[in-house]
Amino acid sequence: MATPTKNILLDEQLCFALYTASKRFNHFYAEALAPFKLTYPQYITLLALWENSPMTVRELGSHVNLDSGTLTPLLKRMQTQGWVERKRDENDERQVNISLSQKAIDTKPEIFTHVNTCMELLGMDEKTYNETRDTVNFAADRIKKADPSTVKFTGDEL
Amino acid sequence: MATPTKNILLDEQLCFALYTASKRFNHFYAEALAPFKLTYPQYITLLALWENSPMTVRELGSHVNLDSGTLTPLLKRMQTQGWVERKRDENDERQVNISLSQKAIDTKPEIFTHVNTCMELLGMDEKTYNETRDTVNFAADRIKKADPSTVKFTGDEL
DNA sequence: TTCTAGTACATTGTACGCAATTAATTAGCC
DNA sequence: GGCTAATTAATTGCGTACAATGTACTAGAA
Repeated sequence: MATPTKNILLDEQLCFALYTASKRFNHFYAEALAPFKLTYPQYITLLALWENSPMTVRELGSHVNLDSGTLTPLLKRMQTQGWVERKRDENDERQVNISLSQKAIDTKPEIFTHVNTCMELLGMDEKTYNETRDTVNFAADRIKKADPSTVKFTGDEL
Repeated sequence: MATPTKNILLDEQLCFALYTASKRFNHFYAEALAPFKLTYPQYITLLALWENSPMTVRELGSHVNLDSGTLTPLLKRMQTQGWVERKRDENDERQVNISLSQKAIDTKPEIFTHVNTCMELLGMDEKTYNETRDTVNFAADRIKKADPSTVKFTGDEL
């Protein structure tokens, strides 16, 4: 007993590194996407749809890892801005099909070109970029498998 | 001209990897911190304060990378829950000093022990963990330096 | 001292993110 | 067919994030 508890320092935490990096990327894309009036979550939604449209809200959500509580209002805003169309499925009225608008199809090359140009500012060569992404994905995979609720906490672990 | 625009696939993006990993860590900590009724941003706020208390809102914000718009309501909630105390500086009334409550000081060992136990679920050895963090921090540093608003966009880059 | 910047925090408005609940619809089972 | 369970979105409520604005206060210049 009385084993000294390992100290936890903010700057040494992987979670904080990811939290910070994610927020900075968010800010980076906010600026890069400003000419198109798109937010980062809206952009990844478009990325998913450019790969596969139409999709139901559920399918879309499984690609971008967002649930309907986030997607429904997000998609309604994107519909207002003219990026997507929402149509309730005629055969199964529980489902809503999300499809790209003509504007989204037409603007894709412009957005890709501009984003690619902005990405060059990072000054990361392709190898470093890919290795970083793979490293992060590896960690994300480990986190996904862990379930802290299985760790019993009695309130007197000390 | 007519150079084919490089394709952008969701699953190949570093930003999406970071975005996903960050959200999963958020969820991981939400479960790990549930016994203490702390959210992840509240936890990193405590981490910062455990290293250095008291701090002004500004100092705290520079450590956790959050501005007053986020911190003020967050700290008020933490005050309500009894984790911190907020006191306006007597010499300079523009400043608000945030200090740890006795509860926060007393509970620190319990939280550290429990969080450390949960972290073991990740199954990452220390070397991998540290290398991953350093890789992410390297990327975060690159992102910080990049400013997409400097990239001119005329609307006809094609 | 009075005027003027500058600083620090609070507030407002917009947009996520997600757990929990609700509503509508479909599908399975007798 | 009629009842029940499961599925799919939408809604609600709470907590971040952050830009932009407002307000109180401080400090430096004239």
